[in-house]
Amino acid sequence: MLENTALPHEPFLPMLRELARCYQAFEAYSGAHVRALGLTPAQFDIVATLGNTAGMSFKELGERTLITKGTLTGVVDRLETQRLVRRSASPEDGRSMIVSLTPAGARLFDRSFAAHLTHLRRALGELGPARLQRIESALRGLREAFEAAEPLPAAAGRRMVRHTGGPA
Amino acid sequence: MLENTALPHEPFLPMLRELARCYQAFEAYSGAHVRALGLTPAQFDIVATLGNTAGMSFKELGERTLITKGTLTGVVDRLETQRLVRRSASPEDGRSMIVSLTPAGARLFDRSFAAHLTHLRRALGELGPARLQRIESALRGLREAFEAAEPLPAAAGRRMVRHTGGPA
DNA sequence: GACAGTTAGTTCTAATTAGTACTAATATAA
DNA sequence: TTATATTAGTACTAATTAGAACTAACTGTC
Repeated sequence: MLENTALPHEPFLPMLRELARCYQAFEAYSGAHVRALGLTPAQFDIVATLGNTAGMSFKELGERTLITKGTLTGVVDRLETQRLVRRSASPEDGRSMIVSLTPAGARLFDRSFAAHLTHLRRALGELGPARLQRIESALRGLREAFEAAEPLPAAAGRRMVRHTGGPA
Repeated sequence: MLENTALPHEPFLPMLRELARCYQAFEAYSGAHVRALGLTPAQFDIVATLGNTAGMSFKELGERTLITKGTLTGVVDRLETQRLVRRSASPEDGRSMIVSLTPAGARLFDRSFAAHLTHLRRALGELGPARLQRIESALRGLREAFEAAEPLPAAAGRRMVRHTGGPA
């Protein structure tokens, strides 16, 4: 009603709102396609990240997909139930588990990853390299502002977010 | 290992990864402060959106906070249990409920919203208006690319994401 | 008024999320 | 060697998320 005219009109608030809306639009667009493939966004991220690799530890998988280790256990559990990935002991570190695609998982990767890129290209294909660079730079600068300000000692090991993994 | 040199190196993939990392960094930075106030990010969003208003319907609240109606029911339930918000029937529409802050909720808003802006300012205060505008424009263009590509009939009513609400 | 279609909110499920605590294994240092 | 600290992964909780099904109430047209 009052539209809060007495409040401080911080110049960054509209930008933050746009960040949230943009991320949501990406999630909705990407997630709809991924779900149509029969996977959740987090599961797709794992499959895409393991594709064309010999497997990797939970730690590395978590770092690449930005999924925290606690969540990762559950996501890998469900993929393992579907026989798309498998766990094996690391020969180097007794604490570490190697997660890798099964043949069925590799087939799913082959089928779905290229299809997902095509889907993304349908939305982003018109954006030229310079435009993409500008967006990426803007985002990196913003992220660095948050990371530089982070004064919290408990800030380590925080992760989340999805399907930007993928090999490469 | 192979770093997937044979895969299509889509130029937009690094940008999408940066989008995810940036959003995560914002969530981590903002969320840590919000949780220290005793609220979850979604709950804070509701309180911030209701602050300095006479209340609003679930529908409007969902549109402003980007929280879907199904989630909203639960979030409002928890805030109601804490006596921070209350539900009342809409005099205009028998289907509609008005959610508004209780006096305790309004006090919490007064205490926490300004503090949260200060927290955000610590990270973003150095970014000038032109810089903020560039970031916002980049994000808006990207969002519009996703929205324009959305060919899905079931795409209506999709929401999520957090604490960019706030009055104003 | 009746009837069909739409809208607002709730309920339910499966999955993800952050966070914490925990076990086991490794690394470091005394 | 022993003690301490760190690291990898799991287990658990509370909360959020999308999505679908559901009820109740509204809107339109006839």
